[in-house]
Amino acid sequence: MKLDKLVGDRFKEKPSDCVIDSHALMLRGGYMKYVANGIFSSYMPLRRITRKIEQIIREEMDAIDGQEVQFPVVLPASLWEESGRYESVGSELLRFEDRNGSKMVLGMTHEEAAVQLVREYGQSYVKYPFMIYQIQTKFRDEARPRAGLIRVREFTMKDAYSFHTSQQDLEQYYYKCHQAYERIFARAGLPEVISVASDSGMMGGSVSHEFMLLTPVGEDSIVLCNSCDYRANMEAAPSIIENMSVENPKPLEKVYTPNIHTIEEICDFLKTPQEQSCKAVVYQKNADDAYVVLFIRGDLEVNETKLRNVLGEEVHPAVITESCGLHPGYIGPVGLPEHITALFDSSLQGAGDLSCGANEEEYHYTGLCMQRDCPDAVYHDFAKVQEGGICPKCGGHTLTVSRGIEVGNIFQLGTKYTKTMNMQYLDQEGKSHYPIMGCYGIGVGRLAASVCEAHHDDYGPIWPMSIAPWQVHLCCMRADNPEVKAYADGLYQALQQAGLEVLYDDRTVSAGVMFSDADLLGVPLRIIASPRNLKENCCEISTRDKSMQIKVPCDAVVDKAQELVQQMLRS
RNA sequence: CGAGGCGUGGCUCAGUUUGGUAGAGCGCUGCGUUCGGGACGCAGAGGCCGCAAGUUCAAAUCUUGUCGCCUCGACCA
Repeated sequence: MKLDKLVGDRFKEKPSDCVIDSHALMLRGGYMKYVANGIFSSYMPLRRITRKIEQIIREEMDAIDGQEVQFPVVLPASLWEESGRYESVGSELLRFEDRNGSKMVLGMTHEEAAVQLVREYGQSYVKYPFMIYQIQTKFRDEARPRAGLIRVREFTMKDAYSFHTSQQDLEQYYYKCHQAYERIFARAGLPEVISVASDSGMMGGSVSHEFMLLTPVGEDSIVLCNSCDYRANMEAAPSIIENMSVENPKPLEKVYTPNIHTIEEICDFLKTPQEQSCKAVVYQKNADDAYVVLFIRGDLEVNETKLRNVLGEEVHPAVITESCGLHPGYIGPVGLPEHITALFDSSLQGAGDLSCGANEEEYHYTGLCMQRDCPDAVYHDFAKVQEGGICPKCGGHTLTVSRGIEVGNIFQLGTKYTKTMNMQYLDQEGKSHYPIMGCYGIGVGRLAASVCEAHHDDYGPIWPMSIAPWQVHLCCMRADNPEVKAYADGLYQALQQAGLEVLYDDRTVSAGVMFSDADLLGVPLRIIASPRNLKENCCEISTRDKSMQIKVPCDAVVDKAQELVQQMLRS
């Protein structure tokens, strides 16, 4: 490619609305152009980068027996009505009507489409397991796009869906996919990406991990333990109350409460002044009658998703009061099974076996709190985890909080979609079952931006050889010098014939302009042909990261370049 | 959706307080001089000052509305 014909301007000034480096550099380098809020077009350099990333993903997905397919971008709403998500998902799902008035949506994720594609195929257990994936455009009408390609509304994503006949099989595959992801990020130049436990959100399911690039500009907060391997998204990482875990640190799920009998004790327990607003949440631990109340400070922004994430799938939390006064009139469980509601009613009347307090206020706190002396009572502090907080896994005061960009995620979905969309198979004994699903996503553009964010200097991106838009950037200094120009032209041809991807700059611009553009394009290997070098019958080869600069005799340049490219591809 | 900020050539911005002929630098076109880290001179092209209504002899500037963008929050497979 000749640089003078490369479409897309490069420029010096940082656009004023850029907040992070990758955004500014990718605009300044002519990688992409703003079209509308959260919507960008890509110029050739970025397209070449994302193409290479896609190819790496493709190879790794194929290596774990993935089959590439393609779903439509535009889907009928009926598919989403089947799964129930047409109602449950918010306005990120773009809904519209076609000319006949049929309701349609733009695909923001493709679980429904995946089930639709394979539900007839997967009618026999012998077909399992299998995984299908696609690399395709998605549209999510995000409330607030930001930070260039990090959070956009239209983006390319690899999304994969696996189908299994047992939880063990899913878990085994999940692990394989986890490893494939590690290879993908390493190959794309981000070996430092880590996986953290995450909140499965609207996807449903229980176990999920996010792959995070730790960087101060990330939008997620990540909790890390210094002394063990505990890592979690802040959203999925409830902190442990100190005085509970000091004596007997245990995994989060098994933190036992001390006896609490009075409002004072509760407030002390929560480290909350009595007058401060509290919330009490009721949930059902098991189907057979283990009820627990959680007291949560009102300023802690607890939502149902977070609760579910901590307490598990089978839990039905409901906020029953918002006032620390907590007098009976405030109690009104919403959406709880009737027999639980009945418990509250009886407790309100001062009856039932939940009582253990003396006065009314105390009664409501402590009665529910004691909940039939259930030994499995679980208490969580939903305060945000802080630096030096207690690790749920090893119990030390070893937690730190970092920021991260989520570049990929994996979910154990379970049967949410196969059940709602009625996909079943017959097992060996002729019995019907719902397949168990996993799903696995990687944002291609976000990954490209993340690589840029992690690997750049003041002058531009430093692309790893594996995803660089070109492998070699050939600069012809003083292209008005016929001798140099003729030599560089020849070298350009020779490098290409040697199978290298070459970007050739033979413009008659000053050295400053030429080098600045080269820096912005971030090609890992640079070859400089100039009158000065030619006089010594050599070329200069340097790396974009400025770690190497050598002079190579003219007749050895192609071989040397080839060798260096191979070397950089391997590392 | 809530709070704050900003809309002036492709980019970065001045001018708005105090209304009076639209400016600078970068970039772009042409000619010339330079030539290994964003060089210089000369000559050019390019703007309904986001849009609409209002106030005024006169609006980039004042008022109201509206649209768009950015930041923080809410939300977020």
